[in-house]
Amino acid sequence: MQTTATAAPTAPPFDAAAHDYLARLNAQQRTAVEHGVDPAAKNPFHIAGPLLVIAGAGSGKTDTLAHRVTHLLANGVDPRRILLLTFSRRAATEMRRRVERIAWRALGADAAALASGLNWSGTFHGIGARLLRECAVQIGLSPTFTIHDREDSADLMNLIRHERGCSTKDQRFPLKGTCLSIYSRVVNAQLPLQTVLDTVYPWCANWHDELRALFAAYVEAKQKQDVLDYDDLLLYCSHMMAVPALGAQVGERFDHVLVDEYQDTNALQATILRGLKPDGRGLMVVGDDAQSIYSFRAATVRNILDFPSHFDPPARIVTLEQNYRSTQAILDASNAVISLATERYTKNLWSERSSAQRPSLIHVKDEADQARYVCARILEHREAGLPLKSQAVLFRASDHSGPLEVELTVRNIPFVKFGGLKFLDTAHVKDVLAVLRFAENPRDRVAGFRVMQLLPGVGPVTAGRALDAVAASEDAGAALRAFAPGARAFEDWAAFAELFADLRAGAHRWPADLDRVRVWYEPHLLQKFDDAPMRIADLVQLTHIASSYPSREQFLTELTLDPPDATSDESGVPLRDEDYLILSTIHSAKGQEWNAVFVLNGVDGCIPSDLATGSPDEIEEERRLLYVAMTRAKDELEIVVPQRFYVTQQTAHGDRHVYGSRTRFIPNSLLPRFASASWPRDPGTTPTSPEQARVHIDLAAQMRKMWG
DNA sequence: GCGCCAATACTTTTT
DNA sequence: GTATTGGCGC
Repeated sequence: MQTTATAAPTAPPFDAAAHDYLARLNAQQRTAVEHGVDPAAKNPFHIAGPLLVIAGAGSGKTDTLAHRVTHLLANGVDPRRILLLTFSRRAATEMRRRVERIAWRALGADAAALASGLNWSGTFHGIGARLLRECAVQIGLSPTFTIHDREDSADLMNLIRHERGCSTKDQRFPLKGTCLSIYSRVVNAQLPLQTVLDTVYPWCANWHDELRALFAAYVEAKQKQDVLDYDDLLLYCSHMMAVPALGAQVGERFDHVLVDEYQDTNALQATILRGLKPDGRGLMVVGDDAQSIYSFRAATVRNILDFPSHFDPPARIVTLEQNYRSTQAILDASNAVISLATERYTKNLWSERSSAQRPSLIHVKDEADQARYVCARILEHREAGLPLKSQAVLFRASDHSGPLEVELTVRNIPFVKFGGLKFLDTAHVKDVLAVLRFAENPRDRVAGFRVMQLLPGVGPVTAGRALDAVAASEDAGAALRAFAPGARAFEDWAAFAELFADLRAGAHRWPADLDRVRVWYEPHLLQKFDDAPMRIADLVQLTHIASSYPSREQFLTELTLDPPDATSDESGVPLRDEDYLILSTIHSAKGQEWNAVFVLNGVDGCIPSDLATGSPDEIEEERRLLYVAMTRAKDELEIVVPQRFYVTQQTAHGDRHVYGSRTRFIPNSLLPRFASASWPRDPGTTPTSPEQARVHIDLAAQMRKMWG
């Protein structure tokens, strides 16, 4: 980093050694960090106007944000009055980690106390849930509301879909997942239903009226049941902020609001920010328009582009263009990929880290060879002294890593996978959580519905009747005990009613609740699943997780908002101090960096995904996705291109495969930026290095010369 | 009304 | 390979 050590003009109000952290920054970073903070003025109560930091990949974006937080703390800002927001959980964790590290380095012993005061940091959804819980009474919410994850929301949507007879129309009605996606998009993009249907779901456009009625019923059901879905966490917040008195009440709690990965936010999140800080004072957002990869979630580049003009005077803009992460060769290739985007981005990243080695395009036969190749290279790197943790394998979709996971297991290479199927999405974990959630909030019909149908002899109709009885009664426990199911379920029902009453009465101290549920659930689990032992092990693990939460309510809330990434892999999660390889979807890799990065399936159909080639905008997003993947690499980048890969969309037992062509985002014109090679190396064709490729000799002429 | 079997359509990325 | 739906016997 640049070292332009200009001392503060006047006597610093704190230890001079602490100023070192500013000296590590370059001029632009320093501008952003010091924006509106003037130690000389000795007025920490002065709060600066809005600031937008447009920062390229690897330009120290999150570090700049973390330095600014440190700088604010050093200048006497109360950490409890700082709000740190971002979209994804991974980015939130990273943001917090960096703030702690940088504050520690800069402020030494004070840092621990200051950083632990920074307890308002997290995802928009997580922070939203906290604020709503605190203000619940004021805004007419039940303080014991439970939160539905995506699947629960889809289940509720499905219940209403059936109630309204949507599933028995002459024409096929959109499935529950599609209905929920449409609803979610309307909410998050803040657009009329008709617009969303026309632009994103044209094949559902003729269902407009039915969908509108369905959504109205869905909203009503959620409210009756004291249940919020993910979108509600933002929607309720945004409406709460829109009430001037309430917005001010919340906004006044925070002097500074800093948002990382701002390009991932959507219109709804932007309205929340504006409600919090209507004049933008104290607001700083950081982002990169070239890394916007969440438009499927209604995130929009417009958010970041239009940010300055939302305020009067407009927000100050600082641009960071120096990349500290990657070698120039990797940047050249990444810049070349993004420069082909139809919408041009202004930044051109540069680095002082020169390197002769270009990123590689590795051609392999198929996915099995791809897995073997990556394993071989990873072990080579490790032999050369690069720990597994400094290497990562990135892919477009979670299941693209399947063959690689098998190969890694065979070779005993430990790994941790981010993104994709969650532990909580498994049926048995959901069953147990549903019991707890139903006890926490007996109005939650989705939870109740699920739990009751675990009992043999209880189906949708009986469960529905029991839920009606619960809803009509003041005492849910008594209502369940009094309910008479069919004769077949009689005994099981009594045991269930007793369990429920225990949980309601708080007879057990948390997490003993969970043990009680497990004991009750185990026989049902054995009935329901063939592979019971593994699932029981999962539930034991769930108990371990549960013990780290103070209460049932917090456990349920935080588990839906911040689920653990562990899966029921028999190898188990590697220990903290053990070395392991990172596997990650590209989406989950945002904001991370590794010395060596492998990108799988650099093939048309994977990047861009064949499911995302509908509109030009979608294709542009896929291009940015590849750009994000490439710019994660510090020293070495390899994109693997299987010549042949199996098509996912095919009938069972199909052997259909496609002779994949290299991704369209690396056309021939970009090939000079890459080194190409095949693996396993075919002795017949080895035009590997560019030096070798440039050698052209006419052997035939030499033969003739021998005789001439 | 429940539960099981068979037939069918679908299969991304995250909170 | 898996969620969803429809039919049929109990």
